[in-house]
Amino acid sequence: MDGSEHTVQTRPLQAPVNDIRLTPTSYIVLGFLAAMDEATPYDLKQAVAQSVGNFWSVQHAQLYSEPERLARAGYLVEKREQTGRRRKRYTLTARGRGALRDWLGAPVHAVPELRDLGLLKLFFGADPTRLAAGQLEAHRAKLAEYEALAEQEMPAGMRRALDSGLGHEREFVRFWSRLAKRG
Amino acid sequence: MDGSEHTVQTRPLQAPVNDIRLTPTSYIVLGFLAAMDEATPYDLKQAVAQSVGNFWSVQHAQLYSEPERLARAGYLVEKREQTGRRRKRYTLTARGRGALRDWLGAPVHAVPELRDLGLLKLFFGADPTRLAAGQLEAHRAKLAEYEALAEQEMPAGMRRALDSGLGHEREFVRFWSRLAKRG
DNA sequence: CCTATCATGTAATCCGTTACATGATTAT
DNA sequence: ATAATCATGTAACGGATTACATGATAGG
Repeated sequence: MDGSEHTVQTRPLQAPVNDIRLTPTSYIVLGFLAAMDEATPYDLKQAVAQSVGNFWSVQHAQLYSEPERLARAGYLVEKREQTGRRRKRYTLTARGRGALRDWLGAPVHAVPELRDLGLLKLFFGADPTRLAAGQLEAHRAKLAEYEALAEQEMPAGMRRALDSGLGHEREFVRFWSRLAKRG
Repeated sequence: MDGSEHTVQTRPLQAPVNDIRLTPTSYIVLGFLAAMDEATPYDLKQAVAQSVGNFWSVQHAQLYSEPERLARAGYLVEKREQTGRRRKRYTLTARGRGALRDWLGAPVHAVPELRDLGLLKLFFGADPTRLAAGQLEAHRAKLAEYEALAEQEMPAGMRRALDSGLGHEREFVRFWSRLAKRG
């Protein structure tokens, strides 16, 4: 028995804006702002596209809405330019910096799902040889791109992520090569 | 050619329900229904969880809403049991079967994104050694799970997908092992 | 000049997740 | 019997994608 008859949680319709859920997208924004100190959504878009976007892309529209959301919740401050285009520029607050630090320090106990369309088709019985043709080409191209990227200098974290990407692309090439030959 | 000069597409607010976008989730439903002939959302949930869910999971709520959506659009027929629980049972229509066949036959030119939370943290400067500890454990467990699964018999498509999963988990273990030792 | 393309943003839609519920079964 | 778990579904919310727009800039 529950003394209170109201087991139903009646939350305020307008959840307090300072208590939002932080998603990977949130941390991508926080992470870049920590490195760039100040940025417009377009700056973020550029930064993401050239680096982390290789394994975790973000649509540009989200790089407009997400900073707004983070700013409303106190993780960023937004200042609007008064001249010309009146663009929005964002910077981290102490809260934002803290949230990023906490997240970076927390262990990850989950393993990611591959979510590979090619594998999904394989699973449902698609012809392996036919599939392998397209996939091999695509993965070889991606691998080449990574190998070129790897020539350049880059921050340690990005290098590590890139190394992992190289490993997985090589694995993909191995896998689809095998299928291409003997189904 | 369409004689209409109106380049501006004024679509009806209520998009025709027979013209929906098919997502990977849609094909997962179609794919299982092709194999199972007839199924309830719960059947689908079970089937997904034990197989494809290992690399492409689907929330159970979606296995209720997605078949409804597909049925409205003519890819499935829904019949409600008249007895007892009045569960909904779905079967493929010719349209559904055709859509699945087309999808399976179409090449995939995109490569998937890893979207690995561990990599994301690495990218943003998390401590590699600390991260590696948790990740190694998780990936070793997943690898063991796959190796056990691999002992069993299974359809050819699932076997191929599993092989790929094994390769990637081994790659993860290699990668994080290396980081665990010498950052 | 004209027109692509880049830059910058808003609005609408929708899929996917999370939360909420309740009816059957099984175990204790 | 009662609690726990499985089975079965609906509702609400929100993040992400897609579509829509317009202002600047550079190339021809």
